[in-house]
Amino acid sequence: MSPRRSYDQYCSAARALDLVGDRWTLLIVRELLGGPRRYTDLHADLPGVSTDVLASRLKDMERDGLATRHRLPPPGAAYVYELSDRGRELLPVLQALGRWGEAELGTRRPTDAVRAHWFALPLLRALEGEGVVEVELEEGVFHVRAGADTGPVYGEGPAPAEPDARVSLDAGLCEALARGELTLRSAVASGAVRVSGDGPLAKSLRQD
Amino acid sequence: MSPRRSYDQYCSAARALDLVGDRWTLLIVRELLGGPRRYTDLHADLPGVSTDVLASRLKDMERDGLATRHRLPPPGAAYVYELSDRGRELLPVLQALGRWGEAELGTRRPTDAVRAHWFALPLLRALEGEGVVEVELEEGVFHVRAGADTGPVYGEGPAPAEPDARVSLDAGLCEALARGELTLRSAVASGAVRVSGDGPLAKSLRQD
DNA sequence: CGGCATCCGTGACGATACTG
DNA sequence: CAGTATCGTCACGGATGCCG
Repeated sequence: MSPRRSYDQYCSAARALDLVGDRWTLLIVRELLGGPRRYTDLHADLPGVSTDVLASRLKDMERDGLATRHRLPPPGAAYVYELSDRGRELLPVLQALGRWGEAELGTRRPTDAVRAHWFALPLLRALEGEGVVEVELEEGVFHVRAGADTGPVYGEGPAPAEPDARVSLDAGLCEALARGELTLRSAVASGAVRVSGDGPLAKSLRQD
Repeated sequence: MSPRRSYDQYCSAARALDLVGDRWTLLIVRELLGGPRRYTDLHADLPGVSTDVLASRLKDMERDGLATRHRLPPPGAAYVYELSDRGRELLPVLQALGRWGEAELGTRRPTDAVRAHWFALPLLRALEGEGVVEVELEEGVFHVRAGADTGPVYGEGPAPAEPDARVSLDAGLCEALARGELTLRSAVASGAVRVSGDGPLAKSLRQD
């Protein structure tokens, strides 16, 4: 249990960094924005983090009110970590960082790990309006909840209920979207992204 | 010269953290958003940073294209560090962090350092519209450049030219604004903040 | 097997002293 | 003034072990 090293500055940005400035913390938040996750899954999707650092960060986040730990109901009883409301409010911070980092992304390096759900936040950024969009890649399916004001903002696998739109695209295009090289709208217009569904969100994606 | 430790993840947020995720880096950016600064001034306004870490971060930021180092013209020849355009684009990141951190600010702890210009970004956040506002505190005077798309977003001392508005407030109120407890508009309406000037920005501050 | 705790080597950090 | 040098400490990353 680290006694919380602080910058000791009366500045809200410094205070924020006191809580989420440690290595790995914001990437753990990125993972948990997709809903409750088990320790082992977090460890698998954060390649490079050591077991003790992950355990320590999760404890810090729990102590600081960013996350909670519950035991799952009996069939498959395990502990899951889940963001608190306060933790979910970090979404704008991750979005600002992600937007700025688009210019640094470049092409994928051989040493880079990738997970399909890492494209959820960029796609969420590219969406306008509200609603659930199911995203189909060759590497996997996930869904994003645009405009969600409670609960996870994305999730792995198909949408739990009928989504407002489904989009299907390939990995290369997904990477280009993540780099900010093109907009979702223009990718749909060019025919490289297929959209199905007939709700307002699907229609707004299809209109030029 | 650190060989740049990377998360090695194909994710724009992780890439951003590769560049600005190290301890102190974003706080150095906060300082440099106020315009060119000398090493010694940076060291003075970042209490707790050690000289070698500060020197190392500045070198990293220069290598990564976030800042530049120039020698000042003869009278007072010294080196100054200045943000590049790319570095200034980190403003939304600092604003998102600052907004989130408002809830963690609380009352000032005895161990907390304070600088008058640390209130520049919160005040900038509280402003709507564009223009230069001169801010007068007992602790000092600074000015903020709302809506600036080039150059520093704030500066110490009075505005270099006639500002669009001048506001005068006391430290306690400034802290409450930084905590997000009240809006600038409501503070003006209550009479606790005095506004002078007759441009559109000054008028918009005075209107209920 | 999932969920950590422990140990250890390396590197980052913080404080102080010192130099061009 | 603007750093560099030195040093002790702590955080990090990797591996392994334990325990339900």
